[in-house]
Amino acid sequence: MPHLAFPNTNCEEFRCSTHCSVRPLAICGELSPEEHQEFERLAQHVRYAPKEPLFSEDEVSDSVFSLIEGIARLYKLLPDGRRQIIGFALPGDFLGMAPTPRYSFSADAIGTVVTCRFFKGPFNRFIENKPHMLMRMNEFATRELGQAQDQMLLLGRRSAEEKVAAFLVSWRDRLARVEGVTKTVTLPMGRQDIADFLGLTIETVSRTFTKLEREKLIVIVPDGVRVLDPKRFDALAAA
Amino acid sequence: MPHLAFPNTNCEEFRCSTHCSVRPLAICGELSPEEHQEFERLAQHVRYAPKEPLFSEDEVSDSVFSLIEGIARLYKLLPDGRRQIIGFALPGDFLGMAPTPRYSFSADAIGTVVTCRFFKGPFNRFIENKPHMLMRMNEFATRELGQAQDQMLLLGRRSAEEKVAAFLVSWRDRLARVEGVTKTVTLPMGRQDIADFLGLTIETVSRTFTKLEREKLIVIVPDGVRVLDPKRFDALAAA
DNA sequence: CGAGTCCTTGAATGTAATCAAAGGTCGTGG
DNA sequence: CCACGACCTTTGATTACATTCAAGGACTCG
Repeated sequence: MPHLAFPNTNCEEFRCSTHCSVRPLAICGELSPEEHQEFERLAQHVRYAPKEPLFSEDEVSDSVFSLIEGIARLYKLLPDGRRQIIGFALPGDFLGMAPTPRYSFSADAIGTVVTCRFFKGPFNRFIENKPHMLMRMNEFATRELGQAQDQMLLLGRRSAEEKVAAFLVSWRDRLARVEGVTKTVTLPMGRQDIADFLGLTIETVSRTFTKLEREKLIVIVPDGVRVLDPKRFDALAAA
Repeated sequence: MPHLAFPNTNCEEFRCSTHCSVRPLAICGELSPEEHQEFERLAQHVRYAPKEPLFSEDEVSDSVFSLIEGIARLYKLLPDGRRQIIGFALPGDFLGMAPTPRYSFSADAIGTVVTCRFFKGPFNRFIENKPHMLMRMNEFATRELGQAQDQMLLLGRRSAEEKVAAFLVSWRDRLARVEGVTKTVTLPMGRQDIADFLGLTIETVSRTFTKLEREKLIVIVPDGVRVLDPKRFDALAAA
């Protein structure tokens, strides 16, 4: 038996049908039972340790991924090492589409991550005669594009304080889709990641958190923040 | 006979088949002759005067557009009037897809613009059983997303000088797709548009152009610039 | 308990923004 | 044809916000 990248690939506990609580949110969420069974046979379930890369910019892109568990950071680097995080991927997100034959950005696990991995060849053959699947991919791409455009507005035209507030609000709302609504917003990524997402330095992010706390808008707790005044907070984020 | 938004809608000189030099680049570029004929019957050809809006953010989005002639600016506004241009659309570009039932940004003509306009209902019925068309839309969305991600890197992590240089290089390359390669890069948009695209002020853009000219990298000419030292210039843009 | 990592705070610096004004260009009408 | 006005761009002086440089504090894990 050949060695597999992840030995549990065929283990029952990793089959989407039994395991995948995020399936309704995922790319495969609207497949019929039969289609889904076929789709599953194309999937490799892969687990990544914290900080482990899923793929890297400029690598030949042979696979696409559906994120099942955990959170990934997606980023681009300049030659001198400056980094821009272009997004955080949550369970249900679909990764790896690129306008060229190589990945246009890098992705790595923040905590532990589990993905469904699909090789592009079989994946493309599967979708090419399934209009509803193609339409779902269009929805996903359009939603991501909308997020990217919001982020351009944030990066180009908002102050540090507005950036941090808008980030916390949109992160809280995205988490709500997978975890449900909570008072406390958990932040699995570090300050440096937030800084690289918002186009700031780590010091400015830290100072801004402190400032928002002094202004009684949030309380900083381990691994996150609690929002004290959602009304005033949303207003600052929308500003 | 009912009044039409554009009286020449059915005029021969505006039919895509005879008029559309950019068709190979456009969303409809790979339709068979029969399909294209059907597609054309759904299209309204519309002309816009300089500065005229194609559509506005938050408006109910009933149409999508294929840009045939001219250049459009796409932008988002903050409540206080700060503006971020999220892109410039060229002939062949496809506009108006949104993650919600309303447009997520505004678009208006820079010079004179001509579009193919499609109402969403008929458009969606046309594409829903045409996998190759859906795949083409995916390509378009993926390409746009890639551009948006490049722009995030630019907005978040590049200096004013790098922003301007990178903008000129990518604009030159995009123009080459529709106009062919030239020494002079024409800039149909004004300095304020460039500033709002790069997340700068008009003064900083102006100063940076002047600086690049002093450094003998470009010459500023009416409605554009000439690149003097493409090698050094590309290096600065990539930096 | 100590090493390492991450986060916070302080002081000085620098890049781009803001405020202000002059210079160009274009189109219109005298 | 020139003069005027509107609009856009350039340049200069000052300010402000975020960065950089530096150091101390907190938490985790072996």
